[in-house]
Amino acid sequence: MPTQMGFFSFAPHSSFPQLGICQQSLKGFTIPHSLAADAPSAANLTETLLSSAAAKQREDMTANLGGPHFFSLQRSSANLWAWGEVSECLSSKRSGGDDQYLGVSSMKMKKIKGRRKVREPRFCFKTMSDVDVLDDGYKWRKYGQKVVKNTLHPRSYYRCTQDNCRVKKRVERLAEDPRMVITTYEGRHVHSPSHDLEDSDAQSHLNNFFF
DNA sequence: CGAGTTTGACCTGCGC
DNA sequence: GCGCAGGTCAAACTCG
Repeated sequence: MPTQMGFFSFAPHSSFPQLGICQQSLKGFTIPHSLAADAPSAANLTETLLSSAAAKQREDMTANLGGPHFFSLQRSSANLWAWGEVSECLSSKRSGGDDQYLGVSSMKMKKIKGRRKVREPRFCFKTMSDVDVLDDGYKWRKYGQKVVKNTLHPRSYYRCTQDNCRVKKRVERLAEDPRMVITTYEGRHVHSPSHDLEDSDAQSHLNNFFF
């Protein structure tokens, strides 16, 4: 059975105004189980986030809550990047590097001397679930798995199967609590989710969410 | 047979 | 410069 509750954390990135809310308000709020369910619909994804953010804000107003797991996420390697290095991503020059990346194979790319790695915006969230890979509406292909130091569970690497879409995600289980799954998204989808064609409204929501 | 997964090797960035 | 750790590749393999 999946979770009762999850945790969501946004990297401070300028694209978030697409959601109409500031990322600070989203930091650390709890999300209901619907987001982390086996097959969360695209439609309720953003809706859930927004309502949960509001609920979190209300919660913070009335009580000084915030479980230890909030901080544990911020210590994770994925999140360290998200909170500590996004500014670097934002300030990096995007000209040149992208063209190199798109035009050649990754192996050839490695041989381009002095290239600068262009880091995509990332965000991560933590959910309590038995399944590692939550259905977010996109189709992913696993391209690697790695045992990370000081963790009992391997980290899995996935890439969006869509052509020209460079979005990646990492999935790992929390060392302190194996029931918790940390999913880190990197990049921006250039297409719509694969299985929500019947719901165009949901599509637009998700496009905003997975910027 | 094509698509997806596994897994060892390789590459790169970073700290010392 | 060296070693470590994270990230990626790609051949081999599995599965439908």
